[in-house]
Amino acid sequence: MIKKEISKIFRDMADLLEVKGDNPFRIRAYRRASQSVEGISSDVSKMTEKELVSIPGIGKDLAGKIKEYSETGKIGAWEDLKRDVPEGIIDIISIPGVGPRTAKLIFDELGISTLEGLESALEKGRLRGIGHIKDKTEQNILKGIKLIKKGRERVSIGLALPLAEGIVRYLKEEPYVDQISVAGSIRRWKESVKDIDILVTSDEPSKVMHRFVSMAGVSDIIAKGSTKSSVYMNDGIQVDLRVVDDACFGAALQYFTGSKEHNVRLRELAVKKKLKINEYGVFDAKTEKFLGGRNEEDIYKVLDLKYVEPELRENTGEIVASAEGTLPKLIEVKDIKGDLHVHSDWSDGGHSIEDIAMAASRRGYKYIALTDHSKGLGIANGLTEERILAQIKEIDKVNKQMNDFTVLKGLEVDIRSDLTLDIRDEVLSRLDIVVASIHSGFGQSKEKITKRLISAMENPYVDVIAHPTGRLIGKRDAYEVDMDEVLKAAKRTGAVIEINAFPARLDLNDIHTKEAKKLGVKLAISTDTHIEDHFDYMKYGVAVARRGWLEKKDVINTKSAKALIDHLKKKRKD
DNA sequence: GCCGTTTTCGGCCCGACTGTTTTCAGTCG
Repeated sequence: MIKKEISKIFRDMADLLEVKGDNPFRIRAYRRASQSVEGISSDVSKMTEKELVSIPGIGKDLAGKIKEYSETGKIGAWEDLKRDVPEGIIDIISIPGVGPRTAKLIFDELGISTLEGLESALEKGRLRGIGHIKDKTEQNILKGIKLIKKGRERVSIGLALPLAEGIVRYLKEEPYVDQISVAGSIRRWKESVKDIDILVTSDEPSKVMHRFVSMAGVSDIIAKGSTKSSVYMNDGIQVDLRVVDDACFGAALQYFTGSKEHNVRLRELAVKKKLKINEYGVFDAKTEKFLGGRNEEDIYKVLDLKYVEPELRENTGEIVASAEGTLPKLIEVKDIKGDLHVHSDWSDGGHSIEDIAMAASRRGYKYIALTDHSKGLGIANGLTEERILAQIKEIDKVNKQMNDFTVLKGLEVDIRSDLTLDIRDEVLSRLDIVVASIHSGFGQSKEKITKRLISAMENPYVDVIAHPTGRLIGKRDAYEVDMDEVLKAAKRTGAVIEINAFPARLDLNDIHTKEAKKLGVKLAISTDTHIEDHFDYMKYGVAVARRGWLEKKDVINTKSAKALIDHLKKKRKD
């Protein structure tokens, strides 16, 4: 993943430049570029200079550095910089509470440039008295190092959201808590988050603060002020709480929802209009007159912008679209009429066909596609051709008992390492819907894996590609796959790409989803349900779709069962 | 280092909390 490497180099360069005391705006430019590069869906190494420069935050100079890395595997300026400032200092800056100034101080005075070196110096008391460092700072740095060693990884939204909702419920129990909302990257539904942000309005902020820092599960209080507090929870996740007045709830919610880049853009627009935006509202820059902020909409309105949904606030084109009135009408959970990736106890699911169908019907769905594994996945009790035919009969029986609900006959067929499917076409042709996916040979080359997916799509009976990159967030990286080529092939063949809503998968991800839409590829949002509760994961899949700018019409399981079947039949004919 | 219906040069978002230098720098989001 060359773009990840380049993105990291730019980020690291920003850190080292900061330690050097370089121009802060130059540093910001590197950070911005790092983010931009990471967000690109196509292969940076294949892009021309002209294409590179069209990326926001990439100018001539940085385009040159990207080219240099693509061609030589190195960036001269980065190598030079590392000679000036040791790379290990990046680890030191990553300690909470230690920034570039402190890191530089420690390096200049003691020559320390590694975490281990810093820890042993601290234990020997060598930092005491250097610059601003006294005993309290010393303790804080030690605490920070321990925290890093514990591994402050990003937490998946599937873990963070329930935790955040729990804290909201706990705070809400008190009458002095008026309005309350989760903010930050959770409200934007990012697939993984670094911390939890919560916003409260109250007439008695100090009481709120006290209740917050004394809740169960708090391991450490980072800061406790009159309007803002931060704590670490036992599992290492940080939670920030802000209390504001009712009159500025909207402004604060907008501000704390971010992203930072989105907000910076808004404030730049505000400056041009002789306005000032902060977490307390929109103000006239000169007279300081309050112009709005009770509702989030106020902020956008005053800038002549249409309201931007939180999931879109990443400074990836949403502000321009908002100004032009071309924002998408984002898909919602209630638009979903059925789930197209569901397992039963015929393979590795936990319920009978009838029970899982009833569960889906209770949730208001009109259909599910039963997509048990095929025989290639022996460990999951995958179905042989004979069992598939038997299952078809069983589904017919269940459908007769159901009211206003259809179980579609489906299969999650295995794409084998040799490009073939493990179930014969004659059997596939008997099914309503065939979902194909890779469960083996993850280590194959990018070319090979890409070919496997494309050849599966070229089979007339394959309708959907499930979890197309195979990643498990925090556990297993995506296999190497040329997603550009896969999406183009999807467009060409009419195959649908799945957004797997399982919180550990979220695969397709948001960036590729946006790319798929641009190419006109249709998507399905499915939960990969194995037990009934997994149906509740649909919201995470819809969130990915919303972050990918999808509308109802882009997603096939917003159709009625009949319209869906008609849509799928078209591919088989073509 | 990027960027331009005010600019190709001169800008580049804004505020809270901590520790400690009694007026503010450093860090964070």
